[in-house]
Amino acid sequence: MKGKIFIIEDETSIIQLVQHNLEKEGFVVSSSTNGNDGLKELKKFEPNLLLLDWMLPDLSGIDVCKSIRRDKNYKNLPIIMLTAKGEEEDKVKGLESGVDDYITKPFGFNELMARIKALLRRSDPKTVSDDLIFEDLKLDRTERRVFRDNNEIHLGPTEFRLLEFFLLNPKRVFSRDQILESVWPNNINVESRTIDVHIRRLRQSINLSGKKELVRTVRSAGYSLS
Amino acid sequence: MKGKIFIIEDETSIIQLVQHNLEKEGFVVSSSTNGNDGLKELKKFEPNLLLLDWMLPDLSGIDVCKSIRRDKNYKNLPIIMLTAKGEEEDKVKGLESGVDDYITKPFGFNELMARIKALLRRSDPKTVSDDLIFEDLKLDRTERRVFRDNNEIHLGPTEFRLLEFFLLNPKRVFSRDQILESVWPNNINVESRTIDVHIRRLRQSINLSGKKELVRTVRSAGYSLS
DNA sequence: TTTTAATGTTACAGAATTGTTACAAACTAA
DNA sequence: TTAGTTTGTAACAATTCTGTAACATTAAAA
Repeated sequence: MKGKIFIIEDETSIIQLVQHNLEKEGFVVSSSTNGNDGLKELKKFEPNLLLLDWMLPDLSGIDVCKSIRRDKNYKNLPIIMLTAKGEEEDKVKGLESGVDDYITKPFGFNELMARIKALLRRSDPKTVSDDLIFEDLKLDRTERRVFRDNNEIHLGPTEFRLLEFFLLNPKRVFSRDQILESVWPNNINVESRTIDVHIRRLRQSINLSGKKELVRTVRSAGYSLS
Repeated sequence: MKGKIFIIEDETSIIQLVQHNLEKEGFVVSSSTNGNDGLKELKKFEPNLLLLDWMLPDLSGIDVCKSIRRDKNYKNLPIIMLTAKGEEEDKVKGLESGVDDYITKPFGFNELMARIKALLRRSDPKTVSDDLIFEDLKLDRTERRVFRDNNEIHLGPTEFRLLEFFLLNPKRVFSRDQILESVWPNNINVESRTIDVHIRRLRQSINLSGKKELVRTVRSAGYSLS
């Protein structure tokens, strides 16, 4: 899953939660906490989808929405409005101003994800893909397959999760602790050296002969994909 | 069941519900939320059938319908009009403008499906086929028969539903929980290992000697058709 | 250079997952 | 009813995966 998502929402706790989870899914995320800044930054960011709060400090979500629709470059930008309970009666106003979908706070992340996918699939099917790609390496999450240079590669469950993790944040260096927390199931205790062994296994699997090394060791810091 | 269906309807919640279910049935679906856009996109999409809301933000459903009938390429496009309660008295107008059938909101999906099938069968019988096909495997839902390479295969009820489920989402990997939820009747409790046994039975039935394995095991994730 | 710390590599036992079989209970059709 | 199917589960077999220890190699520090 790729694509860019912009958030205009004044509660920073919600932004953080949503942003973190969306990034884990592979989206690029940016945000503003008020309407006027949001309108400006949104045009720089060029998102594939907008999450828009109903109540903002300066403008209302509806004002923002109308303003966006006036710009012909954003006539078709999918917009999901975030509403609190009790604001639901005004849905009609929202639909008239050009909102594509609603979600009522508090919402679960899975519900939000489903609506985002549905909208993106409609507006721009290419962005809805669970494929993670880095150079000639491809990981297909729905089919659970991995390819290097179009040759399928078999990975064990842990190697698969490990590679998935690196692909979600390519080039970034992660410490062994970070890798443990993100790749291993919660509340499990394994030696830090165990990671080294899995890295070795992953390297061995994805390194077709003649192809360059993709997993980089950063001495005394950790590993990264590069 | 195959074929393309276009929806013109301003309530996105209805679109999503209908679209999702139609896609599960094998249709390709596209939609617009207003009449003018709908008329344009419809001609690009070339649907086999149109679901048309009675009340739209810009044009009325009747206007849209008349406009479509004026185009000689769409003289015979089957159109089902979606009406809310209370709009029923005007059915005559609709019939005169060229609508083929009506359904009153709120409607159940089964009712809608039945009317769609009936209309398609009338206008273009080829599109009404309940066959699910994957490579040399064919499942005929109306006759409840399964063929591998044109040889009929006998499956028990559970194996049949299991295969049907995989055929609706070929290649995608499903966890045992997802399979349980989708294939077994609601509120039933069976061991997760039971699935493994049914997978084994299904494999045994559809694997003609010399033919390649179609059910893939993805360790620690589930199974898929591939 | 020597020393020290970090990482690479290998092998292996036990853990976890899946495949296979058999069987009793539930269900169906005649 | 009875004979034949189908279903869920348990038990065991086969396979794959995982974590660790032990030793080898490499890079940095002294």
